[in-house]
Amino acid sequence: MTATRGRIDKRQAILDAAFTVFAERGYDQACVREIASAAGVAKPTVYNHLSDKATLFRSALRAAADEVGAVCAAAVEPLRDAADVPRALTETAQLLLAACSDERPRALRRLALSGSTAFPELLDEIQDATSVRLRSALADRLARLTLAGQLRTPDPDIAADQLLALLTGVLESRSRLGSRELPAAELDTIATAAVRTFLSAYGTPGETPEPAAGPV
Amino acid sequence: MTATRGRIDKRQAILDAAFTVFAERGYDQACVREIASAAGVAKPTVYNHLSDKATLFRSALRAAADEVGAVCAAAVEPLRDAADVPRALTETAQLLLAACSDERPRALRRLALSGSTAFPELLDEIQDATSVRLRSALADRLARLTLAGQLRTPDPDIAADQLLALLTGVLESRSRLGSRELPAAELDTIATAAVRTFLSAYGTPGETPEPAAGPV
Amino acid sequence: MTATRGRIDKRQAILDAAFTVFAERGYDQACVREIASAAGVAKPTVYNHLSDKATLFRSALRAAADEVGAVCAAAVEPLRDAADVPRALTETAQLLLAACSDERPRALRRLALSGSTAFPELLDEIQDATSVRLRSALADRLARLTLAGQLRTPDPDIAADQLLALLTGVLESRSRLGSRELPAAELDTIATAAVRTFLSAYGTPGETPEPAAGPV
Amino acid sequence: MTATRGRIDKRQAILDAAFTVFAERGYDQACVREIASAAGVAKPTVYNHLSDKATLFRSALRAAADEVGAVCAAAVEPLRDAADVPRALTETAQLLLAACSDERPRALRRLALSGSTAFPELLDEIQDATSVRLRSALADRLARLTLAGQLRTPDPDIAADQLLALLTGVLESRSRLGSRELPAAELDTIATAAVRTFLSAYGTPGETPEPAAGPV
DNA sequence: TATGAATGAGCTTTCATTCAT
DNA sequence: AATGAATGAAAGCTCATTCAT
Repeated sequence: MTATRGRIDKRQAILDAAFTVFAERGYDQACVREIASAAGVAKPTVYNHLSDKATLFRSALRAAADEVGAVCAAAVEPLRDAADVPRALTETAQLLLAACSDERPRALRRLALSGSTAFPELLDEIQDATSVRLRSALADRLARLTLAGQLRTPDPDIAADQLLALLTGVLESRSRLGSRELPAAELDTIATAAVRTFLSAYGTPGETPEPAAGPV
Repeated sequence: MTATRGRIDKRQAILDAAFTVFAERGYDQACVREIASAAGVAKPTVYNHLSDKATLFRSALRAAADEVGAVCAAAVEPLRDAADVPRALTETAQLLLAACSDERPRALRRLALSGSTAFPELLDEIQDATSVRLRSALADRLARLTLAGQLRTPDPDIAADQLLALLTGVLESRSRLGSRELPAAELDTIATAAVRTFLSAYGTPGETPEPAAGPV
Repeated sequence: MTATRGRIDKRQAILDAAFTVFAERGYDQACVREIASAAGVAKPTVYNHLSDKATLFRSALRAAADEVGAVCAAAVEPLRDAADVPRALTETAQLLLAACSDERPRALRRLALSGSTAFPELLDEIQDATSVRLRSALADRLARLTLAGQLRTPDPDIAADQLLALLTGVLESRSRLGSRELPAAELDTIATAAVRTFLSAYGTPGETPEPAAGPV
Repeated sequence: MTATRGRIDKRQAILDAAFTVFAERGYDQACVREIASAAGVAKPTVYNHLSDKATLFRSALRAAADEVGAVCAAAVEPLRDAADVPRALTETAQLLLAACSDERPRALRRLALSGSTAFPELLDEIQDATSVRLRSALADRLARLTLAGQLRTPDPDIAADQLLALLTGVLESRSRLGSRELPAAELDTIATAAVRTFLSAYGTPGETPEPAAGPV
């Protein structure tokens, strides 16, 4: 049992170290020696657990994608049985922006994208575990709220795409593809603006806000 | 002069070949020999014109960024002195989606992002030449139209960001980070939905559409 | 005793597997893991029984050499107290050619020869157990037959060498160093021709044949 | 021209060094670094000229085989238009034994044999360039001499095989597969005995010797 | 005794880069 | 200016061998 634990621990340590090093250096510049050293094991141990550099890459990214996906999926929970939809939307927006501002998901996107030619199937897997899963969960919530008369999203999939775009798309643009950190205030601005625009399009009449806070 | 032209032509051929090969293989996997061969010159000739592999990469991406930026900037021209704003917005949306669906800008994003750790300043340069330039041009148009009473964008920068996000963000999501081609009809759907949502938030009352085309 | 037998069996299984794998891959390309796997044991078990890869090699080849040597020595038995010398010689010739056409002795030669730089003493040991032993036994028989007036071999050692050369040397030549299988008919041709030539030189007058079967 | 010479010289130097190192260490134990160092070039230069370690091996052995084959073929020249056949045979025998006693052909055989599993086609190529070529040339001479009434070899191919076996086969046996050097006197003994046995079988009546020099 | 796990050493190969022409 | 040839450096991967159970 100790042995098994040791094996599991070591494998996990290798995957963690791999993700860190890959995130720092990129796939090609990352060398297995550095990953092994970061994991505190010898190089062949890495090959014992994960047969290839490519396999190492795929496994590390898959594991990271699962974690990121879980965080993102959790962000739409406030929309479940929400009484105050604008408030719940804002909360979800803030959770998502915070999640996407983290270094891990940004590195994940970067690595998946840059490795997309060498690992064509990996991008899809990661998208499934993160974006698709998130959009699907969000669309479910929007559909429920529409059924409940609290929103008007005739096509919840498009609405979900748009809400996510208003959040992550603007975040990407503002953060210059994630290369600069945004202050919390700016994140809030993005969230507020996204929710306002979203509700302009999909809110029920009573909840639709004016384009700007006050009269221009 | 002929000599100079020959030199210029050769340099341009090298840069073109470099972008192509980098786009196919990524920075590290691309080897100078293949670039030289694609450009029809010998390896040392590449080094004569562009001293480094890194310099070669930077130069090729800068050139591509200028081209992409020009195409994007042209896409907002329909908004200049537009009589029918919804129609002009739709046209701009379609131009932008078409431009972003092309292989070159996608490769440019991928390369800039994956090279962002090794070439930190490059990402910013490219963003300036493409996204920032585009957003700025768009914000200009939105401000003018707001002044003219044809739109209501109290903060044109945010409005521009959101319109772009509704287009490119959704495009990215639907195309799975650009890994699959979208049919023209889906591009039109995205454009239409983006314009509708944008006008819900920022259109003048007479132009604000219903959330969906028909009755809910 | 059961335990001892188990141990012996395991050791034998390892040696057998080792010879097979070495014969297939050569010394260097053969990896201990594959040998262990072919023997049905774990890698460290191999090291428990035979301390080194080199020891493993030597032991496997020695065991094979003993077997091959026994088979070869048995081939000269027809010459013991032979009444019809040509017939006995032919029988011996056929037995030897059959023995040398087998895969095991060929692999043994190949391995001993290729390992001769790394294991200089091994070649001699194997030669002693096979060729030298065979030549010696054959020379003994020839000497006895000469004493009995049935042959004329003033130097039985040379005569033995020549008979063996006429068999195995021609076999090697025809089989291209053992790389191609010879049909049984060709083996018989070789045996017949060898015996005829041998008897031309060393047969008693009554038994000396014409160079060819029929008239020249 | 100097450049071309330099290239040719370097390639030849690499091939020579390769054969030497392969002969010393065997294919697997030989490392490219040592070959490069023996050739006086850097490791990548070896790869520039001969793309693989395998290619390097094949090329080095082919070149050596051509040289060895030429030497062997020259050894049968004394049989061309020979007046004194026994003397010419003896001369050829001595030339062949000397040639086969050299280190190069022995290493060639060893390497070809040990590499026969990894390079199956190579053994045949080498046999063609050496043994087959030699046997063919020898059979030609024997056929001519038989036509001229100076020998009686109804099947010159078999006779050639047997003569070669009486020489190289016995040489191999005596030298323990080439692992020990034979003194010149022993080589002469082998040659004399081989010629005597050969002439017993294939000589014309006037030239057929007694089994041993004198009466027993 | 037998084994899963771990490691130190080493090899082939590739590549960016520089000379010499 | 352009190129064939050469090289220093580095990385992925494998293997024989040893611990700890």
